[in-house]
Amino acid sequence: MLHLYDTVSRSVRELALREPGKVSIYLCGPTVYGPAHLGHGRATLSYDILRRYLEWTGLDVRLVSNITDIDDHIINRAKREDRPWKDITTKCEAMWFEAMDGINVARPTDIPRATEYVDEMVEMIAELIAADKAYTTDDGVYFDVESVDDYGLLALQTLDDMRAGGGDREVFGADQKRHPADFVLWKFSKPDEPAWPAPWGDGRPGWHSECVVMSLDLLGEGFDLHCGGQDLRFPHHENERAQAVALGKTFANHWMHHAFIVDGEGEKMSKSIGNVSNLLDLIEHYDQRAYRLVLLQSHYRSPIALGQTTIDNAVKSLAGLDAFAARASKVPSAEPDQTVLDAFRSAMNDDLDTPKVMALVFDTVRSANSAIDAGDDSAGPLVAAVMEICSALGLVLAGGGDDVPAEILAQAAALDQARAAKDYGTADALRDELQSEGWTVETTKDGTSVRR
RNA sequence: GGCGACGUGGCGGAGUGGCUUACGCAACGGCCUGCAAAGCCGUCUACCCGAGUUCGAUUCUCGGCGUCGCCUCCA
Repeated sequence: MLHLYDTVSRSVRELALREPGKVSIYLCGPTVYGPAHLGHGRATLSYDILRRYLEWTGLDVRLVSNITDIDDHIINRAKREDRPWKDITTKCEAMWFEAMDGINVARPTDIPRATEYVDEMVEMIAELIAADKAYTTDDGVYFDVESVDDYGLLALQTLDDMRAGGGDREVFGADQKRHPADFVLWKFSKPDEPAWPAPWGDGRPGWHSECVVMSLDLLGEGFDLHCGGQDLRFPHHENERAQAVALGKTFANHWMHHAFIVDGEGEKMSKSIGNVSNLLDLIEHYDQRAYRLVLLQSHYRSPIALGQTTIDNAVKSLAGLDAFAARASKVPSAEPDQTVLDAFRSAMNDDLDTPKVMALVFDTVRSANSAIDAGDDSAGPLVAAVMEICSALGLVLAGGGDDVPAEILAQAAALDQARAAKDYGTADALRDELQSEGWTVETTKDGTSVRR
């Protein structure tokens, strides 16, 4: 079974399942007010890899990931551009999923939107007020963090330490808050802002309330895993949990946080190809699998530098894997090598050790290539194991093959005829022609193969 | 100032108290090839600095230097 680092216990521990055979996961999704950036890519790819792996092991995965479609960022942009906020959210959401499709991230099983849950949030806030865990000020309703004993669990810091360490930071709305860390559950709206009715005044829900309400509604108490970026650990996740705890509910059983993308020092990807912090740009300019491969070759808890050379290297590496897939497609199919699959499983179960998995994949590719060269029967199971692992990780290898147009195949055949006739001038000319049209040409003793 | 994490070869990035010093990309040599490509074999560079613990540290401890994240709405 999968062992994962748990932020709260600060250790790698088994991901205990509430229900055998089923995994319930909540992932904080995007606020749709702009294009998806590289950081979003890391988040979604990391959990896509997790999700696919869990499914590969035979588990039934329920992955809930929300869309925050009401938020200050959205309102501000709507004001700035003088257009309806819904126009922004619908367009950005469409772009978001376009980007997700582009990097082969499977859709979550549930995609709740904040605006669909306002009634439930109002109900929850009412309960918090009734329980004296929340209070009203001039500008909204606030949560009383001191009403939760273990507040700071995810911050890995006590409330006192946080306050002591706060330095000279400015505290928003400090004058009416009971504690600087108290956070807003409901914001009263200004006249021209979107508003929903509530007993304590029309307004909109605070960011931290939506994820608790949606996760508990869709997954129920004590769901298995809550994930997100390390920046969400505090205050967002802390505050989600605090609300659940204040209402006497059991929240997530396990917390997973991934590390960030850092700028490759002096790499200046932006100078070379424009704003590559935009995920759609990356997909447009490069093989979309490259980002997934980069992430697979490092650990999800390590910050990684994503620069021009990093992506270039991954693209080249992918070319090698594709070449292998092309060779492999001619190998008679076989059952995957169990030793390799066992090694895959054990690496993944050890806190998603994907770097080890990729080392295993490349090692297996080499063994398989050697076996193919030698005409050895052991090639089949090795090839099958590589394909199985890559597919389990969402890494699609281009085996080439059936989509080559007839005239291209005819050229390849002509090339072979020229070679057979030792007319190398013609052969080379034909090869150059094919290559200039973007085909990868491999001339072997068994004949010429062509692929994209 | 508080908390957390990190500094590995040309680059990315794993890992380990001593063992054949992952893996990918790049470079170099060889095999294969008509020549290439692909593939295979081999080679070259490393563990931020100082002290300590130890028979022995890149790996543990302490200090220093440097980098990053969080400390009220950013994956």
